[in-house]
Amino acid sequence: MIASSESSLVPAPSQCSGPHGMTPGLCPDYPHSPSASKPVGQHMGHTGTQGNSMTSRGSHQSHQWDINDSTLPVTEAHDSFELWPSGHYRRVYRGDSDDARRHVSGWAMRNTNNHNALILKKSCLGVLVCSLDCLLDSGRKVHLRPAICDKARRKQIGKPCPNPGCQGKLTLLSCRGHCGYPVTHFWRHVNNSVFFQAKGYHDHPRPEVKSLSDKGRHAFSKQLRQDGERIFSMPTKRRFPVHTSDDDPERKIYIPSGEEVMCSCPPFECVCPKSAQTKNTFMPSAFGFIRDSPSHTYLPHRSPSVSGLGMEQLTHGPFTQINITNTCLPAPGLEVSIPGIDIYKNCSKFAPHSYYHDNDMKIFRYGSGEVINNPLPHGQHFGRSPMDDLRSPQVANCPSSAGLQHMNSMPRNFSSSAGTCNQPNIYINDGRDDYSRYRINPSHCYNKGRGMAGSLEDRSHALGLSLKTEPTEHVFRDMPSSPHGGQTRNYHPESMYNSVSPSFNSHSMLSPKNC
DNA sequence: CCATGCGGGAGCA
DNA sequence: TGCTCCCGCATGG
Ligand SMILES: [Zn+2]
Ligand SMILES: [Zn+2]
Repeated sequence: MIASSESSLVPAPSQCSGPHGMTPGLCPDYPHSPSASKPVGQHMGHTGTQGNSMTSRGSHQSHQWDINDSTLPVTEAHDSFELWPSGHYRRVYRGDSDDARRHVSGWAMRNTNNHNALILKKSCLGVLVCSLDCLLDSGRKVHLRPAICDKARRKQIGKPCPNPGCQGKLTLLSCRGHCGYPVTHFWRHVNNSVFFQAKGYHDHPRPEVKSLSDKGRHAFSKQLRQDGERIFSMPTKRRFPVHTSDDDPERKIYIPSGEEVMCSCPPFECVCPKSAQTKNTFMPSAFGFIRDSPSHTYLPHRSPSVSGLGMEQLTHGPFTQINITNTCLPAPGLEVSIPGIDIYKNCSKFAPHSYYHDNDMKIFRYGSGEVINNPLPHGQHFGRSPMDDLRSPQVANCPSSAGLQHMNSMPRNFSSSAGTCNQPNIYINDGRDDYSRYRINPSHCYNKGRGMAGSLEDRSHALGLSLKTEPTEHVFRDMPSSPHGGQTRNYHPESMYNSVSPSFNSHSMLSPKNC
C-alpha cells in the first residue's frame, strides 16, 4: 500500500494486543515510522475519508482511503494499471479502464464471495510449477497459470510437466503471501473510478499470463488426446497485458543455493533454521498452523515441517532464484520497509521452496519436486482463504492486518484504549471475506442482476455504504486447525507467540539477528 | 471449456 | 446471530 491515509503514510506500529500475545503498545512493524500521535480510537474509522473534500491526486502515494470506506474520494487523476500488484497498496484506475473494469490481474485471482456486492474480493491461486522444478530450454522454470475454475484447476494439477523430457507433474504452488494465506485483491467501482486494493505479497513466481495460459490449455488438451505425448512449454512472450507497469518477470539471476541472502520468515519472527528459537519447533505462525493440521487444510506444502524432512533437506534445492524487478518500485512509504527485504534478509533458509517478494525484489527458492509436496486436498486447495476468517489468529497476527494495513476500525476485541499503543490512525481492515449478508445486501435494494463492474458501481452510487469492518470474531481465541476440520487443536495464542513477543518488542524483527 | 461474478446455504462459533 | 466457505448457476468469450 502505498497508500496513504494519514495512517498509512505512517508506518506506524500496529496496535496489537491480544491476538499476538504481544505486549500491547510496541509493535515495531515499522520502526522508522514517523511519529504520529493521534490516539487510536479517536478516529471513527478512518482518516480523511469521512466524506470530506479529499481528492486523490492519482498518485498512489496520495491514496488516503480504504476499500471499505463509506466514502471514497472523487478523483480526476488515476493511476496507471498495474498488472502485477503485490504488496499492500491502493490504486485508483479510470472507470473506463478496460483492465480495471475487468479486474484484470497477472496473478491468477479467483473470485471470493464476501457477500458484499459492492466490493469484489479475489484471492490468489498461486502458480503451477513442475514438481521436479525443471528448467525450460529458455532457462526459465515452469510457471503455469492456474485455472480460475476449480474444475479446470483440478484437471491441471498432476498433469505431466509441459517441459519436454521432464517427468515431473504440475503442482500447485499456493499463494500464501498474506501472512500465510492467499493475497487478496479488492475491487470497487465508485465515482467513475475503479478502486483497487491489494493485501499481501505474493510469495511465489508469477504465473504465465492469461493468453499464454490459454495456449497452454489447448496444448494440454492436445496432449491428452495424444495420450501422454509431452507438450512443449509455453512461449514466454507476454501478450495479454493491455496496460502494465510490469517489468520483465522473467529476469532472474540464478545463484547457487547456498548464496541466498534472504529468508521469508514471517514478519513477526524469523523461523529460519538458523534461528535457535524456532528451528525444528512448532511455528506459531501460519506455517506451524499448517503443519499441525492433519487435514493439511491450508497450504501445507510450504511448511518446513510438513514433510517431516529435516530443514536442510527441505531447503535444498537446485538453486535459488533472485528475481530483481525494480521497474515498479513502490513509492516510499510502508512498502519499502516491508517483508522480504529488510525483515527477512540474513535469513538464509526457511521455505522448502520458493519465496518471492514482488515488486522490489523477488526471491524465490525452489526445492526439488519432492519437497514441494503440494497437496492440499482439492477441497482445501480451492477453498477460500482462511485469512478471511477473523477467528483465525493468522489474521490477527498478520502484519498486513495489524500493521501494514490501514485499519478501518478497531476489532471489537482489541483494546482501543489509548496508551496501549500510542499510535495514530491505526486502522484495521480485516480483509475478511464475507460481509454479513444481513448487514449488507445490495441485492435487497437492487435487481439481482449478475452484472459485473457496472453493478458494483451502480450500487455504490445508489447505496449509502455502511460497511462493517471490524472483526467481530474471537480473534484471540484458540483456533481450530481448520475452519471445518473439526480437529480442534488447543491453540493457545499466548503461548504460541511467547517466542514471538520478544522480537516484537525489539527491532530484531527488522533485522533478524537470529537468522 | 473456462473465466468471472453472484449468491444460497451449510457449517461453525 | 454472525461469519466464512462450499458449491452451483448464469453469462459471456
Ligand atoms: Zn518439469
Ligand atoms: Zn499469490
